[in-house]
Amino acid sequence: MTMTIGELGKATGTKVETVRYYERIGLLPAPPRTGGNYRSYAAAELGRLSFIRRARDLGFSLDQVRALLSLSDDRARDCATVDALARDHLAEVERKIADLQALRRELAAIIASCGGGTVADCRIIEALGPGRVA
Amino acid sequence: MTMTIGELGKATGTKVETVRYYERIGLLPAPPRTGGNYRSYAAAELGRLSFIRRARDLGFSLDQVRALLSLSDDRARDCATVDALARDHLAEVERKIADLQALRRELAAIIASCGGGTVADCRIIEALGPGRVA
DNA sequence: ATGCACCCTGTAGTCCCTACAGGGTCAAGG
DNA sequence: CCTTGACCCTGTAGGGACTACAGGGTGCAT
Repeated sequence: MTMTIGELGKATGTKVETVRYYERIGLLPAPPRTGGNYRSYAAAELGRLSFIRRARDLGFSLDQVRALLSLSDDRARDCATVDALARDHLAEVERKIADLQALRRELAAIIASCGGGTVADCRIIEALGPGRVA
Repeated sequence: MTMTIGELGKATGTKVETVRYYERIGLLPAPPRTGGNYRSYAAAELGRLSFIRRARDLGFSLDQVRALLSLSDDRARDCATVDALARDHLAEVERKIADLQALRRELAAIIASCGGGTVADCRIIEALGPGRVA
């Protein structure tokens, strides 16, 4: 039930160097080592690393990822703190969803108009333009 | 109807240095200069820069942003190319929306359980964990 | 005419990886 | 057994995307 750093990387789409980097900066715990000094990961690290990678892909900084992980790590924290942190992130998540939905609409429109043979009415910039409350 | 780099930055939430950086790497066109050698931006750049910033915030690389902008810039491109590019990006956008919706669900659950006084059932990592088709 | 806020061009630093270099581990095949 | 190849180790250096000065010019308002 344990795996090497290469297996962990493959399972999460992460380069081996990146896994070691996350360990160095304290985002992943240092795993136990084998007799040959190889890192030996348990299944729990797979979930944690997967979360980190996807949150990064969604545009969250490592500091934000750290904060999100702390929601899961720090069971000891008082509820008011957890609640405020979660609310902040929820607002940001909802803003991102709205932006992505606008982008999706414009991409779909481009695909549709291409099917119709015209490229004229491309409003993709307007999808994420300044014309809404930032 | 023109603005300084500082006004453009303020309107789009971009640091002045970042605007100049985008110009240097060719993401923004070099604007005309005033007599005093100040950059003088037209309204169109506001939309373009706003698009860049929001796409970056959604986790797209500058190369991807360049590709998205080309959908709007290159009216000359043939439809098949534009269509393929748009379809690729649409798929990625939809994946991101799904991930963000999963994250939203878990954040909402945390907030709800905090209201109820418990922090015990935090599944935030599972929201973006490996348990789905990547 | 003199601040003061803003602009200019550099260059160097930060954050987040990513790619070697130089070397050790280990299971498989000869 | 011993070698070979795929993997692992610890560095350190490079790249992408900003960000922060330093040193200097512009322009309006007092």
